[in-house]
Amino acid sequence: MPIRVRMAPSPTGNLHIGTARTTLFNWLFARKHGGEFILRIEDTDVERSHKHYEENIISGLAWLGLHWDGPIYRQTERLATYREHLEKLLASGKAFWCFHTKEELEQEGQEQQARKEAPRHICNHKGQGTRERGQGGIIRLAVDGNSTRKIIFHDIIRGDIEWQERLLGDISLAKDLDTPLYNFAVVIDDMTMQISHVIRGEDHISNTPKQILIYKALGVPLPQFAHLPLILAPDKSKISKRNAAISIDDLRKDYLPETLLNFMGTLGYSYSQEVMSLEEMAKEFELEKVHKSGAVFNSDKLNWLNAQYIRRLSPAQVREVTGVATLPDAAIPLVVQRLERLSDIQQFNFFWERPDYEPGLLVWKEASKESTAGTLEAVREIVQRHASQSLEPLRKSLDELSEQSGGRGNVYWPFRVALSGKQASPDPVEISEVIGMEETIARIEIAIQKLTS
RNA sequence: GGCCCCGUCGUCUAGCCUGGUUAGGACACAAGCUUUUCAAGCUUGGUACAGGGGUUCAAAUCCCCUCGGGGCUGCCA
Repeated sequence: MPIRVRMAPSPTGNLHIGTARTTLFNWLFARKHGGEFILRIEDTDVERSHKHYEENIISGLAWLGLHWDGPIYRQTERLATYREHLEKLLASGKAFWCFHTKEELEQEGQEQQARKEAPRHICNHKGQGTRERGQGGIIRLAVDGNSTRKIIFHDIIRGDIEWQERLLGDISLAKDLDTPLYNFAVVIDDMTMQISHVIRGEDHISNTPKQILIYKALGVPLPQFAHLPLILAPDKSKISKRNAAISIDDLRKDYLPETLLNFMGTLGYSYSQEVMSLEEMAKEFELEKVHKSGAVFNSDKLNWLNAQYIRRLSPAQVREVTGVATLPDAAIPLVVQRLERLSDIQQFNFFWERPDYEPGLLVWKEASKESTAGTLEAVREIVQRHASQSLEPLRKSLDELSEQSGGRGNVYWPFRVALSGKQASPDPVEISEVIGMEETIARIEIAIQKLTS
């Protein structure tokens, strides 16, 4: 059987890290085995599904470079298929119309809980009703409430998982012939699309036995299952809209796609090296080696990884990803060594614009405004004198001045602040080389003015 | 409450299957070197097998219990 996997997000929210990671693992598995990876939008819930979420998910996945094979499938475009199988199931008596009201269902559930039983609906008039008879109602799969059978399935990551069939109740399939519900639509889709491996989040483990019963009712073979551990929020709870899902949109502002891919790949998996490209991961990837326990999303390592990738960028790429088109080539090595998150580029604004700062920042330790102004005058003269020379003689002269003024801090600190306006920045001599002699002198003069006015 | 899944440094993890390691790595952290600030780099350091019982000459590793965390419990996905 050919390898065919799918990612099936519901467009009820923007793409977040959990969905992206599940997509990555599916992609990796398909690539490793030369199989196909399909993207299917599960939009049967018209109330909660929105086109802009769908677009967000699709564009986010494309940005990450997680490309899918073939067209994008949408469940709302496959209604005829669901209807066909629903009718078949109904005709065979394996499915039936259930006319219990929501209130009745709720009461049943409460009573079961009070009796410390598993809450589920066991319909007491299976097969007795037809659509004409009542208003509303939903279609359910008939499950034996007294069954002593166990449903056992093999999870590639977790091994065998068992469930008591009788605890499942009559599984809801569809609100009506044209409105399928999740478990049913998934099974029909995975079956007709010939999915070989269902690789999804751990939160779907409890749906699996229900889906297995549907497969059996349909009389079709099961795919293989693999349930990935969840990515956890810092408080170890499931990442969701509630605890401010970590959205790819937000992450895009600070991280490179390579970084995110590499990072997500190591959440729940261990590769031979820390820094891995998509292709390198695909080569090593083995579903059996995916971990069982959830992984907390922690941005320390993410930042570090991003720094590794940023350093490999060409000057043109750095300008592109930071959005600073005016960043000079000469500044790139200086910036790249200090940049972890893309949006932090603003800390280096002095490379493309004159800095703004408080005069007091120019004064080093015990020095005074007056002495600092004097030092800067001397620095300006030295800079002017070395107008067309290389860096080393300039540095040497500055060092000599330092000796006279009682330490390098007295010279380099105000010089650096004059050029950068920051308390932390690269070496002033290097900055002056980037911005040029003229600009360097102009900034020194501005600094002197600030000190003397 | 019921069912299911999981449990190695702060975090991501190697090791577990096929018992014998000074329990390894990365990030983060601390200290030192360097030093005009920051970053980078180099050196060094601390921190973990959830707990308790077994089995065994020997247990992170095998078995049981407890505890802890998580997921599901919809006419959502």
